[in-house]
Parts: sequence; C-alpha cells; structure tokens
Amino acid sequence: MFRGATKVTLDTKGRLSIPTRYRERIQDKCDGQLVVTVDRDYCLLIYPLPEWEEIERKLVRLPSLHPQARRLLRLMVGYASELETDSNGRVLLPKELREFAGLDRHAILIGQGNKFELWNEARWNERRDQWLSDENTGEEGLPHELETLSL
Amino acid sequence: MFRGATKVTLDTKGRLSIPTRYRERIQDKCDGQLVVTVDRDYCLLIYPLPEWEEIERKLVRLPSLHPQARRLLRLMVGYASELETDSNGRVLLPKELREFAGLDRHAILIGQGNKFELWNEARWNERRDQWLSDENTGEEGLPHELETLSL
DNA sequence: CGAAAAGTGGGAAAAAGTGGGGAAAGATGG
DNA sequence: CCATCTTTCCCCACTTTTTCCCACTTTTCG
Repeated sequence: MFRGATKVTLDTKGRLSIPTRYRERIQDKCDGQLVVTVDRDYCLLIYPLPEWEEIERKLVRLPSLHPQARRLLRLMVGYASELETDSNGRVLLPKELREFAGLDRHAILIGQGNKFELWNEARWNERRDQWLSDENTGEEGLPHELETLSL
Repeated sequence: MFRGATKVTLDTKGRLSIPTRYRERIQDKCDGQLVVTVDRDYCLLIYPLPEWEEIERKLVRLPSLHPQARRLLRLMVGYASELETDSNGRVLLPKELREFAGLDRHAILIGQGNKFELWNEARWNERRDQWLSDENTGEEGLPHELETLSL
C-alpha cells in the first residue's frame, strides 16, 4: 500500500523524481514500470503496470453502449502512458498529461493504496480545504456504507 | 493495446507522422497498412487493416432494413480509406476526411485499444472538459457496474 | 562535521518530426 | 486525342525534440 503525501518538484523538462521510500516497492511490484493517466479531478493517477492492466480489463468490460462508461474508457485509456524510470529514479511525464493536470514546478504526490495521485500543489490545497468545509455542512444524504463506517 | 494521447501536427499537405512508439506494433500487426474512417463524434478512427476488416464484416452483416444500421454502414464503410506509410513513417489523410473532422495543423491522436482516434485538438479539449463536468453532476443514473467500480 | 545518499540541472548525441522540391500520375478542357 | 494544369508520391535535408549520462547541490544520518 502506498501512503503519504510528498512535495515534489518537476524540472523544466517535466521529470518527476520518485521519492526513495517508494522505489524499492515499485521495483518489486513492476520492475519500475509505471502507467500514468488522468483523473476526473484534473490530477494524474500513477499505477504500477500490473495494477493498471487490471483496471484496464475492468474498463473494457463495461457496457460499451453506456455513454458514461464509454467516456471513462476514452479518457483513461486515451491518456494512459507507460513511464520508465531513468538512471536517477526519475520519470518523464508526457507534456499532454502535465498540461491536463496544470502541473508546474510545485506538485504533490499522494499515496493512495494501489496507486498515486499527482496534483498541482496549489490546486490540491484548495480542493482539500474545500472538501473539509463541505463535509461539515450537508451530512444528510450519506450512503449506508459511510454512515456505518467507524474510524 | 494502443494507449496514450499524443499531440501531432498535420502539415500543409495533410500528412500525419505516426508517433514512433506505435510504429513497431503497427508494422507487426498489419505491415504498415492502416484504414481510416469517420466517427459519430466528428473525429477519425484509424485501424490496423486486419482489425478494420473484422469491423467491416460485422457491419455488413447487420440487418440491412434497419435504418440505423444502414446509416452506420454507409458512413463507416463509405468513408473508409486505406493509408500507406511513406519512408518517414507518415500517412496522407484524404482531404474529405480532414474536412469531416475539422482537422487543421493542431491535432491529437488518442490510443483506444485496437484503434486510434484523431481529433482536432481544440475540439478534443472542449469535449473532454464537457464529459468531465457531466460526470460530476448527474450521478443518479449510474449503471451498477460503474457504481461499484473501484479504480 | 563529514560522508553518503538523494535530488536537481543541464549538455551533447541521437532520434524523431517537419518542410519542401521535383518527378510521376491523373484530371480537365479544347 | 492531345496539351496543359493540378494533384499525388517519393525522397532528401533541415530543425526540433528526446534521450542518455554526467556533475553539481542539497539533505540526511552517523
């Protein structure tokens, strides 16, 4: 499981240095092969290759006549790119994806279990604060799983 | 599986340079023979020849009295053109198809599994943002498969 | 405080992408 | 049917981007 938030810097060529504490795990899981794609929230998702392949299998099995399912497939597969780590443990993020997520120098890498999320740092901070304040307002319509969740 | 989004430029003659990372695969699959046709969303679809032939077989077997099936066949087969790669790995897109998809200099090539989609870049960005904002609003009618999908 | 490790920047070679000229093929009109 | 004009095809050459690697800076930890 990947956990934790790390501030990272993208250099002018768009390279991201993977924090060392994840490197061994990534090496074990997928021999350094990662896949990056887009998320609804305009951030990027970074998966170890085998994890991604499983996602992809799920996606292509979705009902292909359903518009929302088609869109999800189009976007996620359409933007998915394989990444390779260079000799310094960095990966080059494709320009198309950097632009999509509005990534500049200051970014933040969020461990999310089987994957990472990569955000523009300022945008992440905004969204985070927004989520925290939202949560305190409308708690009526919670789905059952959330109502009974004990933390 | 073809994956990933690449910005490409069409030159004044309407030629498209196939990104190198796909070339070997295309060479293997179909000896460089591609077929391009139109899509409902006013983009172009580019298939390796064998993949296209399979699609075509499916299309001609559709009930020929059914109006929607007839339209689909008319459009997809009617616009389908074979492409050959030149010595620099480029294909010449027929003017009719470029006009159909509103393609100018700035285009984007989207890997979609067994095929590619080719979009006018500005149009792609618009549609993409539209899809993403739709998805975040009306989450009522989600099919079961999507509601329970874990990415 | 010093050594080792991690992170960062950047340069040069190689590869990919782009433009365009001229020959060949095809279309058009008298 | 021929002459002329236009379009397509093929190849060469230039430009830009990418890739690979080295070296410097900063941080970490004994």
